Amino acid sequence: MPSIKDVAREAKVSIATVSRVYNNPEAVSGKTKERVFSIAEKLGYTPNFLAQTLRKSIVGTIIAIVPDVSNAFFIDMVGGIQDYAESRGYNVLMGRFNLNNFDIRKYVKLIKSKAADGIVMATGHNRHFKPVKEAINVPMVTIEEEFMGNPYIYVDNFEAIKKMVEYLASKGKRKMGFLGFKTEEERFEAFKDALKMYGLEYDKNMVKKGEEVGEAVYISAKEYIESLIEKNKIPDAIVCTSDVLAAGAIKWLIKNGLSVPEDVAVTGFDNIEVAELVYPGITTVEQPHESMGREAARLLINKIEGHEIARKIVFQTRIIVRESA
Amino acid sequence: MPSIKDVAREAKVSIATVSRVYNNPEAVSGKTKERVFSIAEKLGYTPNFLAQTLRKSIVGTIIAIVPDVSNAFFIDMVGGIQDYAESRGYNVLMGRFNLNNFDIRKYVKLIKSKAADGIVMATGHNRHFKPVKEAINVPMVTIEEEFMGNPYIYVDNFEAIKKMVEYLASKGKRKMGFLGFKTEEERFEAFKDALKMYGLEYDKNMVKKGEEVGEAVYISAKEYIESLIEKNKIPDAIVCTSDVLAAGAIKWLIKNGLSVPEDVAVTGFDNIEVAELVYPGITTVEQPHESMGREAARLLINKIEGHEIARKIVFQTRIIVRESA
DNA sequence: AAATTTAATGTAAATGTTTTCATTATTAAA
DNA sequence: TTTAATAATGAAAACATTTACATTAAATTT
Repeated sequence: MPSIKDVAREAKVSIATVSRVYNNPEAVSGKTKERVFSIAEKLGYTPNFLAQTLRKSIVGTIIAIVPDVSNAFFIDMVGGIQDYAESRGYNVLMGRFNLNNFDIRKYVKLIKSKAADGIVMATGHNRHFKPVKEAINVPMVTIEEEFMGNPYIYVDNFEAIKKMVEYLASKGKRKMGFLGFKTEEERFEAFKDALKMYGLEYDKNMVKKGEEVGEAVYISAKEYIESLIEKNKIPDAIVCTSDVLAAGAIKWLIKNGLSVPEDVAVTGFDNIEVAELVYPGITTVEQPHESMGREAARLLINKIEGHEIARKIVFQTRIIVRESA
Repeated sequence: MPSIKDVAREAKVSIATVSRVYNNPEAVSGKTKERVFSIAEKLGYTPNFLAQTLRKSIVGTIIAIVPDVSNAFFIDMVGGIQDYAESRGYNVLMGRFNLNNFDIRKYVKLIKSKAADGIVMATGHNRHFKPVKEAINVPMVTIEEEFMGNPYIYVDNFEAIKKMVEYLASKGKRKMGFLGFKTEEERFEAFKDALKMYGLEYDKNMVKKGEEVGEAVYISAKEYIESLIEKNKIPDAIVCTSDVLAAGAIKWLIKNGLSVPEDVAVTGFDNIEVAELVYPGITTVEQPHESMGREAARLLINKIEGHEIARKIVFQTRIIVRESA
């Protein structure tokens, strides 16, 4: 690989001039510029990223940490992060979160060692991570959870679930069930509050809260539906906290001879491709995943570059009506 | 940020000794080692990645290029790549492919500028990219396509589709349709060959080959089913080249009053979560996406580190039988 | 105790840039 | 023309490491 020295020698100028040709072209005369460019081209010279950034204070790389489960909704989020990062000239390094052995310190180390400038972390709902002293002063933005006082992106879950219950109630549904994960506290509270608000009864038998995101979602929907049938407590509507859960619920309702939405309406959350793909199509809450990713990246990069940034950004959701409810 | 100099000064040793404490600890005496470590800890010192790699020939970063469409199957692949890369101490930089404005040179530049060591590229089927002179000598491994003579990972599509047709024929299906993308030539040829092999008729009316991966898959399945009905050419089985297409086909068959698999059997390809999630569950070809990713990363890293590597690795598939066929 | 071997540490060069400050070449003003 | 101002270039330091080589200290051998 040719270095700046090789180009300088060949073009009979100093390395400073070669550097200027790339970083401050107005400062060098037309003919020198041309000569340097043509020699660089001939030699196949590309400025060395490592040496460049060693001199600067900003690396130009951010880390995006998302769960290792292949949930379509994180892809959109990452897409937004990457899209925006690219527009600001940043690269994105992949980080992975999994419930069993996640250690943020691994990523913090990458920041401290100047392999990257900051972290966007999207790990799911209300995980309540313990603070980590090493992570103090590491530029970080989180999505859907607050962590160590860093800025974060949020979706108004409360409002979303409330609107959904309201919609179901308006369709005459009276006995509603809930299928979600234990960590989705806000959504569950919203569900109970909304029932109260519309004068509907809350039936504990109609609720299932899965332990882990890691567990097979499909199984838990199956178990939930089967337990409802066994207990003969069939709701007339089920509010699910993801489209994947909703799809599973629909599948097992139909398998058990119940019709959707006539016998039981089912609603999802996320509006991922699956919601449109299954039959009946899933009525769901649209989350602007890509925008959330973009916004997180924007906050982070602004922070890295020393600007003042917002403390919290809340996104609104909207209900997408399809056939399942 | 404290540097090696700060640690050296405080520990009353030279920077060489501090460096050795990290890179060649046997060469330094027990008590010096301890002193240096404790001072480093106290100061919060982490060796600077940029300066370190500036001295070495290997950066320790690879680029994974996958399509920007949120297809679950690429997530698994990326998971495999990342998992393996991590086990070898490499970081993974995100690259994105999209049909409209993809330029490999952007990533080649990252290699030439020493921001990364090599590229794993998974872009889909038989894209037949034009060679790019800048990419010569850039360590690269591709998945599901050959590019510029680089090593690549392949799946035996021919065998897979042949087995699927064989399975459908064994179930008494005689009039088979095909739903896939134009670029999936090998699968389509395999389909036609297999029909011939089992003495079945090939009906052009029962085939649809979508133009782009970019177009809405759901729509094309809809149009395909509707065109079949319009032409009154209903196959008794449809071989689809992805689970997403299969799910779409199933949805529109059911919407049009046909039953799956009794009237029309449907098969997919990939075995992503959706295949299990929809009703009826999709009979499909399992592709070992994660292993493919791992293997690609393994080849690439071995290449980067100067080892001899395989020219081509072919993975076998197997059929997963569910309800749709 | 002197000579030899081995262990521990230090010095300085090298990695490839950017940038400040100094110098030289060029153009404009007196 | 000489002087002043400006434009173009170069020298060298700085960024934070690693490592070959040199030196010093400690442990063995004679």
